[in-house]
Amino acid sequence: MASGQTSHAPHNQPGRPREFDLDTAVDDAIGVFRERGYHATSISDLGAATGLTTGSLYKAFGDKRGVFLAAFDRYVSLRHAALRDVLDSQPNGREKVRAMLRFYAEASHGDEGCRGCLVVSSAMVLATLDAEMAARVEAAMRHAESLLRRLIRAGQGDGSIASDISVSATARALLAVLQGLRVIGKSGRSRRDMLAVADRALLLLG
Amino acid sequence: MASGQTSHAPHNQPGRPREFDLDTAVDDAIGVFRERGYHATSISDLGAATGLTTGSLYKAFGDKRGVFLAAFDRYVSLRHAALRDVLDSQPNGREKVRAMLRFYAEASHGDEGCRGCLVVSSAMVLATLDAEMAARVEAAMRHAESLLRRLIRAGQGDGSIASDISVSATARALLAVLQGLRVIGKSGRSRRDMLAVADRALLLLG
DNA sequence: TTGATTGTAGAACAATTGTTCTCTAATATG
DNA sequence: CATATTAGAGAACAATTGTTCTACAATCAA
Repeated sequence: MASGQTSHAPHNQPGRPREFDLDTAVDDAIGVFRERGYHATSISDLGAATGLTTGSLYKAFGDKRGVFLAAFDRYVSLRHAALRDVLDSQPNGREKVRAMLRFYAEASHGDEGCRGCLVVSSAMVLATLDAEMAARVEAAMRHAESLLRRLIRAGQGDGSIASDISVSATARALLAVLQGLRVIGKSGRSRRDMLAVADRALLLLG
Repeated sequence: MASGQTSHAPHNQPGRPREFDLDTAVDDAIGVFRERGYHATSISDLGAATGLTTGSLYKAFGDKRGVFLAAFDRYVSLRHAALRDVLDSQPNGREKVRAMLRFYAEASHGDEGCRGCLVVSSAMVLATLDAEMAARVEAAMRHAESLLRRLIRAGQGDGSIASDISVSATARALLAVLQGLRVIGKSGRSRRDMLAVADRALLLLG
């Protein structure tokens, strides 16, 4: 196998130890699912991308849907963690909103933009077919929306955002912009154009 | 067959006349493709939805991809025609933009919103896999974007939109909102909320 | 060592996929 | 009428799908 030799250190767990790193495998799966979507991705695609055999995949994830759910969850948590890092370094509410818009714009241009967003594509093709997936998509969206509400309120608190605007309507409008960026970013937009859209969207703050 | 008796009027064309209406069949196909997406829709799904047999489908459309392309094209042209009707009755550029936003908001709530948009879902899952589909998606997006630019310029001409704003950046930001509406509309939003987003998005005009 | 347990490899499997083929029916033209 | 041409119904087909199964390997605990 590509991963090289097996670790011979004790594991304190019964049975043969896993030869591959789970997170790495899930990262590979994220790549295929982003490019091909759920239904166009076959088990052999996943095997080719991860370097694992059918048997290992099924032992580790149960079935194809299990691989996807693991990929989806990891994708969402990685993106949220990266976003949090970006937001933490911003001075006030308005700048946090700007940074969030730019964070999405950065992910929505060029090759990375073409690879697409697992949340948006799942929303479009899995929400109707799989109740559990629909719930996860909705949770991810709700998370982003409530984060936006918090940022807006913070901005109203620190004076960087007008206090007479509707928090919920503004947050929803910003959420639409964010998801829209991922959609139009699928057709190879330039970084400059997407960042311009992000900055323009700040007008929604007041 | 469900379509009833065959028309016995002369057709001035050789061969047995088609027993079903092409546009009706394509409309049915649009319904399945919107709900299930391209890859999760099988020929039998299409047969069930249209009431046609495999043979008839292949005679009429060549293959599954042909059915989808016909559905996509008809979906786009129907939507554009409906949009044009709405825009024509608006007095000025700003109101036309508002009407366009509301047109998308109306399509993005409740059951209709859950059924989704063929352009957006194609953008997310087919753009990477099928060059011709990618081209059609891009054409549809460009069309909407250039329409927005024209509406903005019209508004600047009739005084309803400030003349010092960047037409292209504003049009792109509005396009992002429109596509974003279709994404978040997949998780059952209320009509009121979506219309509020549409109105809020008018802030992008300056 | 022995046994239990878990992972790996890949063959095997049933079901479904998209597509083609065959046969028959319906029309236009001569 | 006969012939050409197209449509309809559905059986047939090869390929692929997701999944399971079997044999073997590697670890822990005793």
